[in-house]
Amino acid sequence: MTIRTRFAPSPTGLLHIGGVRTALFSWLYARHHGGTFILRVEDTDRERSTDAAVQVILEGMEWLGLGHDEGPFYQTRRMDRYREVIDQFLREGKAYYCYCSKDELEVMRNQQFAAKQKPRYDGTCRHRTQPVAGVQPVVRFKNPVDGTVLVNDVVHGPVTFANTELDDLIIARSDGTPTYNFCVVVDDWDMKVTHVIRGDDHLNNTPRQINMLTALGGQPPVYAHVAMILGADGAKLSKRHGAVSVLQYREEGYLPEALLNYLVRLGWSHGDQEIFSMEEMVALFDIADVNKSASAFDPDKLAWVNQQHMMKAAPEYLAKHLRPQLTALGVVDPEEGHVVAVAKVQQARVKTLKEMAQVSLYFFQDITAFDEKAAAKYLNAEAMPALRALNEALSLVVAWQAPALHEVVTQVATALGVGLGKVAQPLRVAISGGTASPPIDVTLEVLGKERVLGRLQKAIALAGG
RNA sequence: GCUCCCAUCGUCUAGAGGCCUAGGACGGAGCCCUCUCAAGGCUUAAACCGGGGUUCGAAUCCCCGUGGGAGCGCCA
Repeated sequence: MTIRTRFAPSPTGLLHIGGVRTALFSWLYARHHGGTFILRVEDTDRERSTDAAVQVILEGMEWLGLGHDEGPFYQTRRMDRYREVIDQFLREGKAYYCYCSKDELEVMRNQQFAAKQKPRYDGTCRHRTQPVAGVQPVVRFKNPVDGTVLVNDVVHGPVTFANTELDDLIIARSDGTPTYNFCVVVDDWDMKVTHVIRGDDHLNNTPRQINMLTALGGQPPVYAHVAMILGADGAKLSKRHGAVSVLQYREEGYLPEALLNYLVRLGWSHGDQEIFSMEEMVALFDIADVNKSASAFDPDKLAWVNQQHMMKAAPEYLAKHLRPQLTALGVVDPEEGHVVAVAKVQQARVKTLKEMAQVSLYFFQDITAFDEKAAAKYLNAEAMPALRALNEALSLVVAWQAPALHEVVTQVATALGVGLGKVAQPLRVAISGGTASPPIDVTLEVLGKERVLGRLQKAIALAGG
C-alpha cells in the first residue's frame, strides 16, 4: 500500500507555524515512505475564506519546499460530489432533513447546559415524515445511537468514544452547502488518504467522521493527532508570538530549512541531534515517534537553529537569500561575487539573513555616519600615527589578499611598538563605521583597496589630522 | 457543565521497570581562545505536578487528585 497523506488548511486565517509543522509532518511521512503528499484547501466557508490566505498557503508551502504531488484541491470546486453523497445518504436513510430552527436549537442547548448535560441535538426530526412548510431544512447525519467508536491513533494510542456522546450533526446547511466534518470525510475517502495527520483539536471530531466514513462504506485511515504549538509564554499561540503568516519568517531572514528543522524538533527527536538537513529529516522522521504533549515556541532557539544552518550553508546559497534583504535596505543591484564574499565572511556572525544585511551595509554603500562612541574612542589624536601608517602601508599593497593585508597590519603595529588591537580597532572603525566586523584582514580584502583607502583618508581628516 | 486529550530543568527534549547521584540542546552565569563581533571549547545553576498503589525495585505501569488544553456551531 502506498502511503498517501494530505495537508488540508483552511484559508480563514493566515498559515502560521502550527499549520506548517502539521504540513511538515505529513510531508515528511509521505516522503519517508515514498508516498504521495496532497494539498487541499478547505474553503467551504465562503464567508471567511480569503484569497490572501490561499495565497499565503501556496506561497508559504513553495518557499518552504514542501511540494505536493497532487492538488491543490479546493473544496468549493467539489460541491457536486458532496451533494451526490448527501443525496445518497438521504436515499439510504443515513441522513434526514431537520426543520428545527436556530432559535429552537439554541433553547435546547441552553437547557441541556443548565442541566449539566452535554449539548446535543435531541433527534426531533429523525422520524419526521412530512416537511414543515416554509422552512428550508438542513440535513443531519444519523449517528449510531449506541456502541462505541475506536480511534486508533498512532501518537495517542487507542481512544474510545461512546456514540451516546455524539449527536446527529448537520452535514448540509439550509442553503444546501455541505459542512466541514462531512467534506473532510468525503475528500479523504475520495483521495484515498491513508494517514490523516492533523492537529489534536480534531481528535474529538474523529469518531463522528469515522461513523460517516463507515456509512459511506469506507475503512478508517490511520490517524495521527499532533499537539498544538503554544506561544513562548505557554499560552495559546496568538498574533503576539508567532501566529503570524509563515511568510513573515522569510521576511525576517530565516532559511526555510532552518524553520523546518526548528519545527520538526517540536514534538519529535532523534537522540541528541538538534540540527537536521532536509535529507536527514526525511530519512529519520516517523510519525509514531512524535510525542503527545503541546510545546512552546521559542524564538531564541529558532534563531540559533537558523544560525547553525547559515554556518553550514554554501555562501552562494546564502547570497541568493541575502540579496532581497539587501534590496530591502536600499542596496541597489550589488555585484554577485561581492554578495557571496560578504555572505561568506558574515555567515557565522549573525542569526538571520536580515541581520546579515543590516550589519553588512558598509560593504555595499558609503559610510554615512560613524558610530559616535566608536569614533570618539578610536578616531582621535591617539590613533593618528596608526591611521597614517596604515594609509601609507596599505596604499603600497599590490596583491590585495587577506594574508598579505594581515602582514601589513601586524607590521604597522610592530613598527609603532603597540599591540595589534591599537591598530586594528581604529582601522576597523575607519573602514566599517563601527567596532564590530569580521577579522580585519578579511574585512579589508572584501571591501577592496579603493574603498579602504578612501575611507581611511576620510577618517584621518575626521580625527583632526 | 459533559466528553476527550496532555503533564521530566524557564524552553525543546532523552528516558519504553534496575544503565538515572535523570542525559543533551536553547537560553542564563563564569572561564578559555581573541584585533572587534561572532563562532568554538570548558565549567556551572536548573526538572521527574501531588498522593496512593503494583513491584525486590518506578520518571517509566495502574488509580485518584491537581493543573493545562480541546471539542460540544447551519466555523474549519
